[in-house]
Amino acid sequence: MISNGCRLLCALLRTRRSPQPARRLLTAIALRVKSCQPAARHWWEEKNHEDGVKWKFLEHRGPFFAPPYEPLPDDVTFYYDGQPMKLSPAAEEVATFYGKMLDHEYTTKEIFQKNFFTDWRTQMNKDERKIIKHLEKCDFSEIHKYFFDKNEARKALPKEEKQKLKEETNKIQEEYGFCTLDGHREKIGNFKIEPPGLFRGRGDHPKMGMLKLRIRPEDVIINCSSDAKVPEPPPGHKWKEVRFDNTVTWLASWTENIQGSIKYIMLNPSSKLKGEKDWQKYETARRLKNVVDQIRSQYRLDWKSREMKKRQRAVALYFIDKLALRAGNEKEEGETADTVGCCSLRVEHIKLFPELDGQQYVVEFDFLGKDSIRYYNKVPVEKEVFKNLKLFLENKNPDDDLFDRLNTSIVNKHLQDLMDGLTAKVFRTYNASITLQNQLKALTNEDDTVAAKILSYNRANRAVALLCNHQRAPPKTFEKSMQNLQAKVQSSQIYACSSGCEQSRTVVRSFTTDSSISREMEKKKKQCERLEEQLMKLKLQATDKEENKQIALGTSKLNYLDPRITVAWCKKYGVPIEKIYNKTQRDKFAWAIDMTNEDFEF
DNA sequence: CTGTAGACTTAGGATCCTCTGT
DNA sequence: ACAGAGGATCCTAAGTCTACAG
Repeated sequence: MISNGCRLLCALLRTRRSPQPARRLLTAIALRVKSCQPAARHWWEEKNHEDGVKWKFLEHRGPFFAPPYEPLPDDVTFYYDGQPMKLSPAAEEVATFYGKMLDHEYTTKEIFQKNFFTDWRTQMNKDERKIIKHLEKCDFSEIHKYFFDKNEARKALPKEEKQKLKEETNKIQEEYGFCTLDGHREKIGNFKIEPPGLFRGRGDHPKMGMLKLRIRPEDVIINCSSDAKVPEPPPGHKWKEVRFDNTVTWLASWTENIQGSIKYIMLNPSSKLKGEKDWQKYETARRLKNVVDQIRSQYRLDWKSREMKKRQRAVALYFIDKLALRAGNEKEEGETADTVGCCSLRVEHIKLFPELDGQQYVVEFDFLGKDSIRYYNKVPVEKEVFKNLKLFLENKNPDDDLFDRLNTSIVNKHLQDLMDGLTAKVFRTYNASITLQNQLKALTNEDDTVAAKILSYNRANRAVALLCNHQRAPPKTFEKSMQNLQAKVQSSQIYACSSGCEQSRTVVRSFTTDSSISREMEKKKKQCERLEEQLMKLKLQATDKEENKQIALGTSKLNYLDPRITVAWCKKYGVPIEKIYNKTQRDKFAWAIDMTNEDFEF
């Protein structure tokens, strides 16, 4: 109890809150000392559980299952080799998975086709298997058209009908989308079981097109507290297992059939459980800030170590730090797309240039990282690093490991020794956040308009996204919408200009009536200013858009940037938080929005 | 040490929804 | 009122990292 109060008091001192919430906090402390109740308004004012325990009470409705398969109407026909053919329900369902995707690039890929066909055949009955031997002879076009039309029809539904459907989903969300965890009603992140379909791996995935099986209650493990009401399985079904494990955060799990990995139902990022973890992540990154200089000098020394393993570790660490590379766990060959991170880099992924474009010791990186996103970068490095890399490359084949004495667990063990809780990914968090803070300092202009400040923020955000290599496919409509925007800028420019002429003409014309001159002048001047401002805004928008073409800002905003930096910046420069964070983001970062004042330093 | 299961975070694309300009 | 652009949200794949068995 006492430590609980102490913690609150510390929080109070730490955050230097305004008097009003301070009083509230003090009241909370007094209340708690008196009643021994966890009376906090917010989870971030609550006491933590003992080590390893994630909750004391957990109750929920269980997952929401995908609707059962609805057979095709009789007038939708599948043809094999030109002949109409009525498929058994199981085979038909899988055929619809493919038919729906006909206009997707996936279905043009050989691996996708091959995997699909193999798995489809497992769902056919004997007779179907005897007939259907070649995918090229299958005609799914009527199936495709059926689902396309159905989709169009849904879109064209009258408003009231759409409203009705919306209410249905809301009802499901209300019933299945929330749970009770330690007295809080918490939103669940993914309460719907993934429906069956064809596996869509990213990049060159060897398993793309394989059949993702339907999950039944008999496949699902339920997790809740023993004193909670255990969720009812759907009528006529049983759960695989019900367990009461409060050392984990998931509510339900099942094993997926493509990779054999476990999938979980977990809470939404706005929840206490996720929020606390997120907060803790940024606190770890801030601790790294205190020791990062020391760590950097250490790995610089290690570049000259007599031990090869140590040298490799030091160079890898340098990449992880400087370039924000991911750790790079080893992957099972042939099970996933061929992608790498730092420790799994191969000889073929880097090129050394003693001199390039007037710079010395340049390393060219070219590899596919997470989600098969290409990392391409030319980086001038220290001479020692360059020499080491040359050494690591000696007598190796292109597909040999660059760091042959290294893996992620060696790197992370070492990091753990340097700082409690330090792992490779903390460097990404740290470097992302510190970059945002520094960029905001450098780019923000006190007297700028709010719009210009937002542009500065986005630029700072962009610097981080660039560092972390967060990319997106340029929107299909990018060129066109860019042209539209440019056109708008042009016309607005002309308008503003002509309106300026208008202004002087008006002045001349109304020269006779003295009093009206100044009034008209004022009016026109105001109008002109408004137009100028509008034009500025458009130009800013255009710049922002162009610079954002291939860069995704959302990922870093959501996962790497300490929200307290953003909140402090917003407060300091009078930018409404809604201009930077949308509703989802504000929910996720509620703790930071509540506790941060403008003096916060990462 | 090595391999694997498990739990959790991070990620881009798909889809839905809302706002804007016509 | 309507289309369509772009942002918000959903979806689930693909990583990281730890624990544990052998």
